[in-house]
Amino acid sequence: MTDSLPPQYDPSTVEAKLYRWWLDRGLFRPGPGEPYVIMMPPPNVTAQLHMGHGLNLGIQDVLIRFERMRGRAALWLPGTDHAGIATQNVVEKLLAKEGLTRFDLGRPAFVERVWAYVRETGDTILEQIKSLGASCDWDRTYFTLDQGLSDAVREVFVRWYEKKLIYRGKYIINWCPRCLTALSNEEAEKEEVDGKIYRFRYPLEDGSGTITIATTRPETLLGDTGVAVHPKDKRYRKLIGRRVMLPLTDRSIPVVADLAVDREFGTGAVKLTPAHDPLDFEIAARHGLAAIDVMTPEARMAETVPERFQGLDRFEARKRVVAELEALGLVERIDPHRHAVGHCYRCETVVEPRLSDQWFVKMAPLAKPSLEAYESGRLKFIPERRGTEYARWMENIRDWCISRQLWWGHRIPVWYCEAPRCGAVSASRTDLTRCPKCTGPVHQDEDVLDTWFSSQLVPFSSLGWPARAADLDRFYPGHTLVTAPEILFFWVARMVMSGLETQKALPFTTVYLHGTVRDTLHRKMSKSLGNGIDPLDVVAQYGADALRYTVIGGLAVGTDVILDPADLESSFSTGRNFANKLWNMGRFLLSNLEGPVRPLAGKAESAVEKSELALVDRWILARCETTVVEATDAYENFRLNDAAGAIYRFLWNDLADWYLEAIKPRLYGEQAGGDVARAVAAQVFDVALRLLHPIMPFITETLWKRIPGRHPDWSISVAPWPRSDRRAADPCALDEFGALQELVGAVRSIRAEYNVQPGHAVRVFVTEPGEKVQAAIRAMRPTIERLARLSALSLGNGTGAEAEGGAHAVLQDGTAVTVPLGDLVDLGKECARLKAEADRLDQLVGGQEKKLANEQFVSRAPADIVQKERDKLVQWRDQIAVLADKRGRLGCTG
RNA sequence: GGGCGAUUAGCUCAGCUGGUUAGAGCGCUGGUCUCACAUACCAGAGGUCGGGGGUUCGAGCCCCUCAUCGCCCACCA
Repeated sequence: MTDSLPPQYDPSTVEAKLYRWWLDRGLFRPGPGEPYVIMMPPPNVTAQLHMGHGLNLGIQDVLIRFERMRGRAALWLPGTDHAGIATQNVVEKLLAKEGLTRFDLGRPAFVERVWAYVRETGDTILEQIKSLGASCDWDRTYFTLDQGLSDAVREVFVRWYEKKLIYRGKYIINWCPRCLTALSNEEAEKEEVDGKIYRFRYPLEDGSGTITIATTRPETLLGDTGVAVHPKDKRYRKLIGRRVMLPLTDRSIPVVADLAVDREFGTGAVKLTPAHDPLDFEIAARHGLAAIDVMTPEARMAETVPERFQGLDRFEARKRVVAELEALGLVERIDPHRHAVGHCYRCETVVEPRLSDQWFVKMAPLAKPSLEAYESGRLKFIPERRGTEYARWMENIRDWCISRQLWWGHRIPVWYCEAPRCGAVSASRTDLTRCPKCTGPVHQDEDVLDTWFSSQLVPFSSLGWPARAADLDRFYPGHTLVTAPEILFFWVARMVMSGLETQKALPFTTVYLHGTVRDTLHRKMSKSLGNGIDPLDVVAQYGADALRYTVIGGLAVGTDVILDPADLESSFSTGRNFANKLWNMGRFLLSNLEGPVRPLAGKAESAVEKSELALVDRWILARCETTVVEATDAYENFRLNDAAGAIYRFLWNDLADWYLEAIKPRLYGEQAGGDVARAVAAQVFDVALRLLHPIMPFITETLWKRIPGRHPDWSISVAPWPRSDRRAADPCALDEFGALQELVGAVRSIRAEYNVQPGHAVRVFVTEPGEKVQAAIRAMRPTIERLARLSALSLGNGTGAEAEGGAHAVLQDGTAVTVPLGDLVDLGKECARLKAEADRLDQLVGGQEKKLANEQFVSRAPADIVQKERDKLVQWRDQIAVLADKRGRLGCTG
């Protein structure tokens, strides 16, 4: 068996093949049973896999595999998002290389071009996801532009339109002058920038003076249609109702009074540009002031401004306006000013607030039940604090601008009647060719819907809704949603709203928001910064298991994952080494498990009797039980790093370092009980592999399949989850074996201290052993001798040979350990070592005596705590006494 | 401008409701190619738990405050 397994694990020879095998066996399709559903956040169809995906997908796969093994009908549903702006941008960039724009192609040809691109590259991200081992049900893969999902979009749009939840109107929206489309509030990301605040004087029309306004965007001056002041502002009261000349133009504009003006800010006088500022728009509306749009869609100055400004970029125009005002002596002051400015979340261009006709979803009615779901506890967030963010957003919700001036996406299903007398506006589930009211000719709205309008529906649209579908009945509502906090509002909140509105049920009950993958400077990994780590490189170099172990194991709930792109080795070697360790544990065990292995429990004749178990067997079984309980609890509560840690420690520090080493003589027939050891080892290894499988699916499957007695068709991915067995919990075994470990450790330390040759066996005298040490020696003497490399272990009486020059250690319970090393021992050094140890204990004792002498402590602290502290004091004094005795015998001075 | 989180070993992080001598991985030092594994084994060094104050018999953990970093929200032009 060993011959067929090389000493180093090579994931590349295993993972792809194994993944294929899982798929062929249909193991990722939900079986019978109680459903457990996770909707994968659909990656953009043009996306390339990055570490953020790695983290996100890793977590989901752990959860879905865990529940699958627990017998749930686990469905992890994958798909891709058509990603309106992002995809259109990608294809437009490709066109630009050919010197073309989308307008050169025209809409139908451009859309066809995007489809061609998507058909060609759309599967890339899905294939990349597979290389991570993601156990999705690929048979159900969707794309948000699929017919069924498009039907869902229209169904929801028309329903909401009919319910008056969707409306069209002229409002100030966020406009990206590069993407040439409106953006929602969420898509316009506020960023603090260092700008300037300018104070300009506007002369009164009658020449009797000036009024000074403050602005951060001088170029919008050209679109001013008024100046507003607070009605109670004494400085300006007498100016209300009068008119000022708008500099650089020949227009005069009124001074109005409005409560929305903040007297404290700036000069207390606001210039009103209703077409380019939401507040100005509101104020202007109240006072019947016109709005003048002074910019083109590209944010160049439009024909509505004086000719010399026309065509200038807005920032050029800003300089020009300031310069001209300066020349006119109308600039009072320019001060630095830090403020938040909206940026396009796709291209980071500074967003221009702009007045235009757009479609909106009325959010308040949808938000109400969504907030209620959270407040009643039906919807939970992990970590909890994310819930308050969600609630605050719901409470302050604003209407959602859903129209986008793009060509790629779901076209708004609204048709306008062209008959002059009718002019009906009709929303329809099916394409219209004539007006339903007057049968006149119609044309469809030019805009498409925000991508998130369709992705908010995937929890049910991907299951077949609005058609009647068995999947929908079975898998809606789902359970856990795992995503990055960035899209809490974009996506998560809206899924909740649309789910509650259309399905009358929450799409999921728990939202797990994980952290962000960052570099060592805590910067988000991104292409533009060049600080990314390509997960595919990691998979190729270290294996998917290593990648998964790294991101899962280094991840406390809700915290960021910091990785160093310049040093993959330090990040991923732990996972790779762990896989390799497992591989070699497997090689060792499997080569020793040939032939029948006795069952550990059950009615079979050959079943191992409890009385046959050695101390070390009972110990590893107890540790295994502890690990089952810890890991299961951790998985259940999303503490995946705790699960990973508990399993790692069990496998490496307990099973490999101690148990396997301890049973070697039994396996080799040098000691009795080999068949029991094999039975125990097989059992705990099996259990641990199953516990680890959600995190490291490939290596665990590879090894698990090789355990003798497995049917070749069995897969660990659907093996039953290990059950806790209280009978295996054996505190006595844990204590006694713990004493054994301490004893062995003490001898090893002495050996290292004195540079004893590793091959050289030493004698050891143990005097005044504590109960546990005695029990351990009684039960496991040959094992101790082996692990500590002893030629003999004698229970001495504290006199005679063992008292002569040797190296000494004192265990916690006062057991004295003496290793006679003859000439090797440097007496001075030994005395110093013992003294240092005694001094350390003296300090502890000092503190402890003080603590126990404190009346307050003794009377107020719980009795069991006090007793524990007393025990400690006794123990330490004991150790000190033994140390003193040793030092006396060695003739130490000082 | 509001709200929230973080600050523990050189690095990345654990440390659950306050009560063992504060832990892990990597890195570092010393020793080993011991018949599963040098991607390993054994031993070890390294921390006044960001500063200050407080509550308590007892604080890494609770409270206040300061500092630094980060996140979310926000129509003060």
